[in-house]
Amino acid sequence: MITDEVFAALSDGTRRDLLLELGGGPRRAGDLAEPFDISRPAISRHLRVLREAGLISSEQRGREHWYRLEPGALEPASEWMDHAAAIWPDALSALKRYVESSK
Amino acid sequence: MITDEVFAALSDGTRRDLLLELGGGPRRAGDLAEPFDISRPAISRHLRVLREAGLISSEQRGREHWYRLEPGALEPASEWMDHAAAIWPDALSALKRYVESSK
DNA sequence: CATTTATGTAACGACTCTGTTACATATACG
DNA sequence: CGTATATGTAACAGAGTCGTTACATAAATG
Repeated sequence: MITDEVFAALSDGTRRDLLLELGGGPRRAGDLAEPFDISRPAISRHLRVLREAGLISSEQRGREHWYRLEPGALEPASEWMDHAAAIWPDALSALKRYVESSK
Repeated sequence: MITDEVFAALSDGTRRDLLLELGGGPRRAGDLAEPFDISRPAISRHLRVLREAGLISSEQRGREHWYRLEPGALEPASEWMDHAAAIWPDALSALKRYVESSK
């Protein structure tokens, strides 16, 4: 399922940071890799994972590859999270139930 | 990082379904496993992954193990998603930019 | 053209995940 | 008590992940 791959892509901090960086607009592969301590090929692989999850796309301009966030790609996962958050107990309501039950 | 494990836990459809089922309230391990086509030990392993990610907790009552959603556990991931969604381009604004640029 | 620059890919090793079956354990039942 | 029930764990195979270094390719540059 697509959602599987999106969440899997988000499960790595490096990839999440790449996405946030791309939130500032399209970036070149090299510029994306530069701030990280791991090798450039490793970043290239992370970018591929993000691309295969549909979260980003790339376009080659000359010898540079520009990456950008893919519009709407976060939505299925985002909707699942919203749905889950709606059914999820929060600390406050849990506390409330505890107070109620101990009356 | 905790967020890594939460998103990784969410990257499996079976585990997402287990969480939604637990949204209806605490459930026994066996009852949780029953609807799935995979073996019970496999479900037990999924429950362990969810527990280690902090998303659920379990309590033993007699020979039964009851699982429940852990209050607030979804929040860090949920906040990351909200943050990302805020910087994310959607299809409509992308279309708008396209229309603007082609004037 | 020869060389530098910007990237992706291949191959490898060390783990990690997911499902299976077999087994261990503890509690309930008659 | 001896047995059935409810679960977790161990061991294993097959597939995937993540980082590294070495290499391939294509576009710019002087």
